[in-house]
Amino acid sequence: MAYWLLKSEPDDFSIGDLKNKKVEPWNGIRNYQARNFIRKMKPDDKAFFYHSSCKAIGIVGSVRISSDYYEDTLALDSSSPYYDERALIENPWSAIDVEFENMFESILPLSRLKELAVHDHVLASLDLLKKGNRLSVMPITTEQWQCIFKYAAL
DNA sequence: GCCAACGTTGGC
DNA sequence: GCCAACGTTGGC
Repeated sequence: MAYWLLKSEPDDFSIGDLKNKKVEPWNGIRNYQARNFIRKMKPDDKAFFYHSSCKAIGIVGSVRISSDYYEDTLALDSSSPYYDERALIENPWSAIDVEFENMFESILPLSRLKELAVHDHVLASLDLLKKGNRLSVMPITTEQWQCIFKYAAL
């Protein structure tokens, strides 16, 4: 089983939205590196849910990967903001389903993670904290997964 | 709104 | 294949 971190802008899709819906497609990824991580995901993998580009930035809960990856058909829908006219011929994008697992009692803020990382070498190794890392899908090691859960108030 | 950092595009 | 210009991400 592998672990991941998924970023979402909560104005578009939040952990609360997923809690209500139970299972939702994770689609609209238009970055090759992120897509390739999606393609490595397997059912029962786990992922942290991260809120980005908002007031309260940080990790807010976790989800379970609940499908194999499949083609992101939003790329083929000309009315979708995620439409990509090249996807039909040369550029298939991928999506996956995620199932709500849990919401932290309070957000684990990015600022807090940075503070903790000063004295925690496991957190310090997080890709999320590396300068300039903008990937919306990234792998998390087992060690990092457990470490973050330790700091998250459930 | 600003801007650093990275990704993508396209001319050469 | 290089690289400048442009677009996007995302924290602040």
